Amino acid sequence: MDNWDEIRTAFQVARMGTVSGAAEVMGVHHATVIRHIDSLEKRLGAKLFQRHARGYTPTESGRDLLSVAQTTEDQFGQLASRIKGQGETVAGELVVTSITGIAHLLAPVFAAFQEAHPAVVIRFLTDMRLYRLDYGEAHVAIRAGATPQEPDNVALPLVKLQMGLYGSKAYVERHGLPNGEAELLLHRFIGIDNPDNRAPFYRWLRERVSQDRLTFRVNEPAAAEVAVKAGMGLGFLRTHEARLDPDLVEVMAPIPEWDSPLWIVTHVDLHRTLKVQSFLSCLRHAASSWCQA
Amino acid sequence: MDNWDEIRTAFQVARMGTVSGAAEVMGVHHATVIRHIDSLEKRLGAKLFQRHARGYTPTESGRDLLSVAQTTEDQFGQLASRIKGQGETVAGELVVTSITGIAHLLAPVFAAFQEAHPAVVIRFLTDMRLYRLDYGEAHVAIRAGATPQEPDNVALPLVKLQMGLYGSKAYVERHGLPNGEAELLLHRFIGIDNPDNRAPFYRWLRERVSQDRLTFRVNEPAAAEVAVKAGMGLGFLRTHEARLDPDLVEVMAPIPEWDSPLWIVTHVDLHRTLKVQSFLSCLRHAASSWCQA
DNA sequence: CGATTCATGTGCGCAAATGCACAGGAGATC
DNA sequence: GATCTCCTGTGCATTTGCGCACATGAATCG
Repeated sequence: MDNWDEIRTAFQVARMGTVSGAAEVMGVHHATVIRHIDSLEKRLGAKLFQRHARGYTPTESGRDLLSVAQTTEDQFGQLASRIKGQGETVAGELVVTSITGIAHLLAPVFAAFQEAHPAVVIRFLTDMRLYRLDYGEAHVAIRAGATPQEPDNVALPLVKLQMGLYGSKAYVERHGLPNGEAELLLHRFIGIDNPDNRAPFYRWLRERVSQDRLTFRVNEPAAAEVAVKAGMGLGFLRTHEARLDPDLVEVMAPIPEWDSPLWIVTHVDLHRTLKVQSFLSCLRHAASSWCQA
Repeated sequence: MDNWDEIRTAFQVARMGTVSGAAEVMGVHHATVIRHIDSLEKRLGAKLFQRHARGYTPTESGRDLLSVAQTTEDQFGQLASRIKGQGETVAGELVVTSITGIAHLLAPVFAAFQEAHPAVVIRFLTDMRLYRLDYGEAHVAIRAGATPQEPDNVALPLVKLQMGLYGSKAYVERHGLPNGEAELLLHRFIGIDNPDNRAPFYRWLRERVSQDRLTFRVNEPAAAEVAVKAGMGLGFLRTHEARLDPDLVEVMAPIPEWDSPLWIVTHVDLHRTLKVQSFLSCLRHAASSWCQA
């Protein structure tokens, strides 16, 4: 049963009782209506209407079609309302992905957003692989590093996370603190096992010490943090958290060059929706406190 | 929400996941599918799909549409099955209208038909006014008199009801029996209050006696029967029933000229259907016994 | 890394669907 | 009963929508 438009035409005729009335309601010429009915009846092999000079009277089949199409029209109407209103309301799913390790930063954002919009179900996904926005896998992605430049995505700077170089107390007692950049060579460093890593502080480090000073390399930022605290060497951590740990020593005063930018990335189609916009404003509002702390 | 075909197209895309797949299923070019989706999204003001190189992934709205349209497709499919099969099966309503006074003849026909086809609901309507087949008021009409010649209706001769001229015993004892046509003038007659009545026996009567001999005129055949039995005069009754009444006297031997033809009339569209045909065969089979009796 | 396959997307020519005008018929109304 | 109105139905001109061909981009496979 293809050609749903002809069913709709027949539905209007059954409801109005006349071809002309249906044509007026649908905003088409009555000849079109007649042709639709004829075509549909021919395809079904049964008469849907009794034709007479006063109009079209639905047969038993026509009344059957009337009731079925009536519910269809209702359902389509409700569907259209939902879809049209969907951009206006904040409800349904909100899928957010981010790099690992900032869940504790986002948690209060999610809490505040969900309290403001109880109808929202939040799915927070962190994974090593990048979720693809253009496959509809997420509404919002939070990414680190250089400006994302994929087409069809809009990227907004979220915040620059201040990074600092830290070591554990035990390590500092054993090796001392570097006095100036020259003494950096005397130390051991903990880093990400990827020479292409574009994080600005690693680039800064690569320009000053040779690769063989990176004596502990991991592919998981959380592992690096553990290694620093275990006294295996110096490593870059977010000042925001590291300063809360009394066992960590700030080796150097953080410099702006180390700041690690975070980006909000959304697909262009979803970016305009109120749901995404509401979340973004929540997010950016919360992010302003991340720098001060 | 007009243009149901575009919804159907979007439905197929959501189900297939690709424009090409949907186009193949629907037997149209994939460009057509793209145009439908674009048009629908523009009208709804919301994206239904995330476009990417591997196909179209439905958004939240798209998934909503998918589920709604899925049920629609099911319902339309079932509707089509019902309508297509409707001509093949004998079920649903059967509306029969007839002249008044032959319900007792039709009752056994209805009983037999309903036993043979339990799924049928019979509506039997008798009224002074003629039900109009071309307005879909009935499937089958049983009418008396001259050949119906309305266009779009098919008329079949059903049977000729034998009519006889009767009086009550009391009347006959008072006025005697007419000996030959000349003596008819001496009698009182009961007839229908309509000089245009085309029943052959009335025409026969009008040719032989003047109007003022019709001393009791009714507009309801049942009333005429009562009047005859009450001895108010001579009247034409169906021999089939009158002969069962011991109080009635057959004034003259029935002549073929009096025979009142009954016609089966159906609308041309409904005439072909199995339901109507089944009933007609039942009816004509039963009618063969009406003459003999 | 190149070839291949499969997908979307767009300009162009054409056929099918639509709109238009008019004829015809049946109720409705006065 | 004459007129008026409304509705159906059909032939013709028009336009919308469709199919086709080709370009393009991404993912897969050897």
